[in-house]
Amino acid sequence: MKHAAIVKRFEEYLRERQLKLTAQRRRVFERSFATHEHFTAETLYEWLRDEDGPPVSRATVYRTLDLLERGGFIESLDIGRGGLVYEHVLGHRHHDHMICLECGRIEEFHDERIEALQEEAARSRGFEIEAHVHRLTGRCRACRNRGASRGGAGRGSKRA
Amino acid sequence: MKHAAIVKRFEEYLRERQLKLTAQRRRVFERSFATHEHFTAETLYEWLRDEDGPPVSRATVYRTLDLLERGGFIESLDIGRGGLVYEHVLGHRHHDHMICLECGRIEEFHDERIEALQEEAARSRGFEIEAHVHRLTGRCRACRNRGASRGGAGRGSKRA
DNA sequence: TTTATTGCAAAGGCTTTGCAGTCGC
DNA sequence: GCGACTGCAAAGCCTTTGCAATAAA
Repeated sequence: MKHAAIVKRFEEYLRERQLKLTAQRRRVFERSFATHEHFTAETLYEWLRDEDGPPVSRATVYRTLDLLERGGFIESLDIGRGGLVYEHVLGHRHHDHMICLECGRIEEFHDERIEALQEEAARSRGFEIEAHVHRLTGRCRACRNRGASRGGAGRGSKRA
Repeated sequence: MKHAAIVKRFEEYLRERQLKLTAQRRRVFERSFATHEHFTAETLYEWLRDEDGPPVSRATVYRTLDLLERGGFIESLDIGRGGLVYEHVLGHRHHDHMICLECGRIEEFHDERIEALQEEAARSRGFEIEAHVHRLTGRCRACRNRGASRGGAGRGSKRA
């Protein structure tokens, strides 16, 4: 999906529910789509603070991220123990994540067969899936190579 | 594994690292194994407060839960958005979870094929899995039958 | 006795919220 | 002009921590 189309969708989304398109919302929206990394609310706040444009308070960042998530423009990923990161979603295919505990890197993966099996597991129990999280935590290739040992410059999530 | 054996293991665990077996630790330990439900730190604290025995402060509950997790006696499950629940683990097989957003019920499931595929996905990327979370959120059979509609007495997790 | 442990209350990290001023529509 | 939005600072929620008293070993 082209960026222009996504923007249009966002504007419609707001209009439909009589929400206003403020400079702040525009900045949060644009910045979220300008990165392909995963980011936290705090990080996004800092980006906006340090780049040019109308100021955006932390409160507004949180409120807008929430809005964007409800609207299906971005998705939040629970990094474990109260850590949330976001990623924009339009134009992406569904995927799951592998998180390196040493360097914090997040890799995406997707396996149709796993999706099918999980669907089957749910169906057999009469469970209706609304969403799912499939998250592997451990060490990425780079970190395993770098220090075949332990320790590291890790961001130090406690465990998994 | 019989309870007596688990207790023994706990005592050994403490002894090995010169930790002390206090009445508080014993209570937290015993209470954790006395339930087959998933519980939060707060819930466990309340159970201990309301049942007979030496008082256990919230701080000690947290500290001991942490200790038990490190020791591999219990496991924590991230319910999403900063919610942690625990379950004892000895004598259990690994399993994943389906969480009903309406009634809060947590069902366990396990599929060896999914485990194998996830292992394969990791291996192909050079990723070493230390732990994983596979959590489906949605509506359980009972809730779907009860109110074919929406709404409900849900504990109201925001979304998934 | 020695060292780990407890409880308390304060501090933390992150997110949400009440309110009054402001701005899109 | 009206109703939604923003920023601020305070409040919340859950968890951790420093410290002095306490209790295992």
